[in-house]
Amino acid sequence: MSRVTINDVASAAAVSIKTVSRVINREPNVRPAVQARVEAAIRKLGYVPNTAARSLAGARSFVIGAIFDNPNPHYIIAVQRGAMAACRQSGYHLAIEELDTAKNAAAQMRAMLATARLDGVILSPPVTDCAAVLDALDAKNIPYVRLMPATAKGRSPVIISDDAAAAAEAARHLWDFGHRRIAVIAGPAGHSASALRLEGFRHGIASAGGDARQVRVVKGDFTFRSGLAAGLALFAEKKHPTAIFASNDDMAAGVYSAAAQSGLRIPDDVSVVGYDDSPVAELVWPPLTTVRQPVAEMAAEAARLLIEGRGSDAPHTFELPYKMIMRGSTGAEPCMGC
Amino acid sequence: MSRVTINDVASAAAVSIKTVSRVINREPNVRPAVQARVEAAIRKLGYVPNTAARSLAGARSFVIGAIFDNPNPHYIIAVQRGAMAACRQSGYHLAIEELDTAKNAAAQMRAMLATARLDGVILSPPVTDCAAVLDALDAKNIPYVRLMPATAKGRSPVIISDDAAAAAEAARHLWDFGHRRIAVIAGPAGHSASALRLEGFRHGIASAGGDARQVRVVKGDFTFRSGLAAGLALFAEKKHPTAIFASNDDMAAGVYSAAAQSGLRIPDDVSVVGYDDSPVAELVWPPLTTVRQPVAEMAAEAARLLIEGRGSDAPHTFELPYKMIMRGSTGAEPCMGC
DNA sequence: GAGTAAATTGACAGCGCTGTCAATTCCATG
DNA sequence: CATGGAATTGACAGCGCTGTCAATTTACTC
Repeated sequence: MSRVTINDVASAAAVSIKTVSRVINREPNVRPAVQARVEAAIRKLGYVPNTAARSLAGARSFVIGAIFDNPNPHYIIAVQRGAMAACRQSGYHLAIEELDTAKNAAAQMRAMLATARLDGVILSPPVTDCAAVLDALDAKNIPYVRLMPATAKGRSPVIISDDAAAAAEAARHLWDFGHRRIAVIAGPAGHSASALRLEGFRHGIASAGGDARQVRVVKGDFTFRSGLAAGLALFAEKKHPTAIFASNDDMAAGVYSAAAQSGLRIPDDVSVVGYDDSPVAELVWPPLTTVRQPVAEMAAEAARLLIEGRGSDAPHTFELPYKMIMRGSTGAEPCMGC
Repeated sequence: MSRVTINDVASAAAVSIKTVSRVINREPNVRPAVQARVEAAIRKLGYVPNTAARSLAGARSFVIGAIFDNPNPHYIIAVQRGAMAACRQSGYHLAIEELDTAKNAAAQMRAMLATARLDGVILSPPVTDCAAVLDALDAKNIPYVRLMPATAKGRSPVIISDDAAAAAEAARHLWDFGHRRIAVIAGPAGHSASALRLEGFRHGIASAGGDARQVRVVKGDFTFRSGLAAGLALFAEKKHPTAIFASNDDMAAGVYSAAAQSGLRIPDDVSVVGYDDSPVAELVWPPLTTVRQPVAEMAAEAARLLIEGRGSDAPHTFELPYKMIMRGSTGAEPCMGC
């Protein structure tokens, strides 16, 4: 495999191995000319540093961890993709770890940390708000970045996307189409996104000139089935809503099913907006208008912070832009003009 | 972190570090008494070998790779879970790599292999049948195990589950419920599982005493939408099928939608069987009767083979049992007895 | 009990790289 | 041109572990 070592590069460039090391690690105090010579040798020989040797000799492990306790494969994969892309660029590796927040998360973290030496850790919801996990990390002095935390935001660098603003935009989108009888299918109380999206939506209605109190709210739990049930209940009313904002795509898919069963067409009779831009959004017909949270990009940013940030411990907040994805499930209010 | 080194263990057990090394690596020629002494010291000190040092000194990297080119997050996660569990037990790590089979897979593999030193690789469909990838691996002499390959099965150890037998069982299940007008929604031609499941199903009907040629086959492509379309087409016929076998759960979910739109109840009017036991199977109502391919277990077995198998290169086939999951979407043929 | 083969154990040299610290070179001044 | 301090560079000692090979102990044989 990697037959070429730092020694080969050093002799090819006529410098000491330490200088090659400096170039590899972007350390200061290398003259541009020398640096160029070394880089040329590296390229010519196809040299790739040996990670094992680097981490044995140095303090870094070149591995960052991503801890999950999320049942949503789509979300996990997105985080992995993003984090992995960032890692790959810097020669790092991503270690995936699963945690069950329900049972003694602290012990699980400790066990994990005892085995794997991690240069940093990415935490996604709901672990991102698990104090025991943060404590364990702090105890071992391992840097971490959290994705979409709801609590203790000052405790670490944090990556967010503005769910509330996105929901508000969804509200205005529906409002502008003329919808006035609007319902929200909220997420479970435990999930911080639920409140953010609901409040954001209400705020959007209000800022568009409507009355947020008029917005009908039905509870769901982020599952297809709860969306179906909510939809069925809503459509059973004589003056059913003409637009529904489901707090996630799975529930929106449930609404599709409810609409079909109730003889309602989307978007002719009802408009539907989801959230997450999960795969189901493109599988249903018509394709679902939804909001995309840049999960992969957020994870990539987190990884970058961990990889580069060694030292700049200043807790900081990074916000990445959400994006409304307009597809075919929203349209003008049916009686517009009647 | 791991302050305890092999030296500490060696002096605690009053042996040389080499003997400790032997115990750690389960090498032969250590007297039971000595081994026990060393193990006690290891436990007492909480010693965890330093992976970087091990791989620098030895030939192993303690990393096995899993290569994906599969759009299905649920499947990927299952493979990861299984492989990771097996890795963890042996102190290995799992490196996840994505590949785009469409564009120069060989080059991608080579790039990947240049960077990461892998002790073995797990290949899942469709990469499992990509000759260029296998060639690249062979060239680097890296052992690999393939999951559910359709071709060149003798080329490496192989892990399979009998899709055809499972589909046959699904057929008999439906047959035994009295169904005689049965349809299959097949998968895309390119996917080897498609043929296996279709042929298996036909065989099951034949072996139950039916006529396989009577089975109506509609083409799908494993997406929800194609299942919906197929279902709609099927239900539009005057004598529509009373039972449908969808080659995967996403298409089965599409059938649910089609049934709702056609005013048909499941399982009263139509029985539906899916395949994969994906999350959607439990999200829909009634829960979907389906077949579970033990993906995680298969991946775990593959990882184990790679971790232990160093040397036993004898290509071998390991078959793991599928399982039919009976849920609420299947029932007696509606006119049974009319 | 000597003699020999086999089993067990340890000494030692690195694996490829980084941290430390000393040596060398460079540069601006005086 | 000498001088001092900063910028560059390199020599060297490991990081913690495994492979090699020689030394030691044990197990058997006659």
